[in-house]
Amino acid sequence: MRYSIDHKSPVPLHVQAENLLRQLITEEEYQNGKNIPNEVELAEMLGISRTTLRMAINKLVIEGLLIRKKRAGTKVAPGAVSSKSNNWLSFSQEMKLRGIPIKNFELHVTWALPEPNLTIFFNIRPEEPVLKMERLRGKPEEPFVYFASYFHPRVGLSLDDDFKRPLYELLEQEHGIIATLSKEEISAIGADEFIAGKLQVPLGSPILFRKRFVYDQQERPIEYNLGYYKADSFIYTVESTR
Amino acid sequence: MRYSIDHKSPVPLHVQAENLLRQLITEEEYQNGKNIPNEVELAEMLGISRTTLRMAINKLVIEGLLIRKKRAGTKVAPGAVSSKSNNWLSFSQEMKLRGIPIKNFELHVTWALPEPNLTIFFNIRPEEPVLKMERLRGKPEEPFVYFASYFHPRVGLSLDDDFKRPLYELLEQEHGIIATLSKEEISAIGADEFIAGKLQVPLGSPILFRKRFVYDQQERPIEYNLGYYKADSFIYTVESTR
DNA sequence: CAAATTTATATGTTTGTACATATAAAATAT
DNA sequence: ATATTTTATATGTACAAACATATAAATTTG
Repeated sequence: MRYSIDHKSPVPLHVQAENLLRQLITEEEYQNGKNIPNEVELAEMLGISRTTLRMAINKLVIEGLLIRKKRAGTKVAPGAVSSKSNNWLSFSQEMKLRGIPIKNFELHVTWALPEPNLTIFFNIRPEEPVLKMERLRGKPEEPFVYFASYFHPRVGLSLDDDFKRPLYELLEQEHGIIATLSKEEISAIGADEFIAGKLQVPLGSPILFRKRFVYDQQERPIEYNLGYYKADSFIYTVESTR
Repeated sequence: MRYSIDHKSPVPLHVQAENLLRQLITEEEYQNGKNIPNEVELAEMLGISRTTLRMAINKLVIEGLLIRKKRAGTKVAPGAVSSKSNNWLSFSQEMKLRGIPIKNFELHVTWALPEPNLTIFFNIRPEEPVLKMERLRGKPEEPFVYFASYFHPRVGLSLDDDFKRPLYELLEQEHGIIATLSKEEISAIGADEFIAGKLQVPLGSPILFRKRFVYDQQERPIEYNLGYYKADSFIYTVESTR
């Protein structure tokens, strides 16, 4: 694998460095606890200053992917790959990582009129239709999650899009939309009739319910997502520092 | 209010600046959307370089407390105060913020022998007792959460401590332990007999279950916390950027 | 008056340089 | 052999100085 930085690219050097680091740390030796090259070396390898490199490393440290220790060097955090970045994996990627094969039970895409709270979040008129995507997914034997997603008209999604591709890849590569910020609300609820039917559980069974508000780089809303997870089928992990 | 930086203090200047900024942005005018002073000015006011100031601002931007815009300046994010720092409020502080008065139904502290998974997390011998704290809390009319906390012997907590004080304040001020990192796992479960009894709900009712692993600055484990929240009594919010 | 252009000003990026500090490892003293 | 001290090496902090870039506001042009 080649690591190189393009000084003529419009992408800031520290961002390029950040991306290279993300790749670098997926390599087996670093996953197994080997220190990554020290800052002075790395900076020289990449042809950037130590300060610029440090901006990149800092970001990964804050995300909890790297751990720095004076004199001991910098290494990949044990059990990385998970943590914060987890939030940003699409469902299928997430499951792949956990070694769970996924079956799609239902995939349904339509145009729908936004409910009141959605018109507020998206800041659109109630008559303006939005694309609604519903999905029922799970293990080969049984579905364990039902999703409903609504996309802002600005995103430019239509029924012609290939919704079998990973969602954030689709948004990024086909529509130039980069999901940057997500706010999520997680709670436990009892299954209502609709959800109980979808997930094939008794009425009132415990369900992990997740609302997800997704924004782009300009903090404009792009997706509103509701996820209903069968109890114990899903554990949400959060890591935070202060 | 005075803003000043002590160049002779062992606390890094960018950390001091960060703290001052946290104070600064609580002021009403900034909460109402007024720009904070521009970087060059601020740096001069504080007597530090722009680079150093920027380290401080960066952190708050990443936390989502500040929003920077070229030419437009830097201002407090609408609806700040919440976000990430939320995770770090103790339960009572959290509820106060939401305007909910809290009643303590039970508070029970004992020494207990650690279960197998706890000996692994704490890295202690099975015979070494740990302090266990149980709490049943909620609204004046009804309890809605049951906590069980276990503390590493290193923390130095004992039955003599005043557990009515906010927990992280107690750890910090009385035992010099600064909780820095927390890893949490959130899932939905059905109430078992014990929990159903505590929270006064039917067996199998939906419960939001949170495991919390808390570490100090050296990433040493200090607390293992289990929280059982009655459905709908609690919403967990997470904000993340990439 | 409205549209296009310029300009001023804020943040954004990058470098080079210097010294501080924690600590693993080596050297030394007990 | 063990305890102590030193040293080398990594990250940590901090500054000054440029130049890049986005954009609100002012200016010019049609």
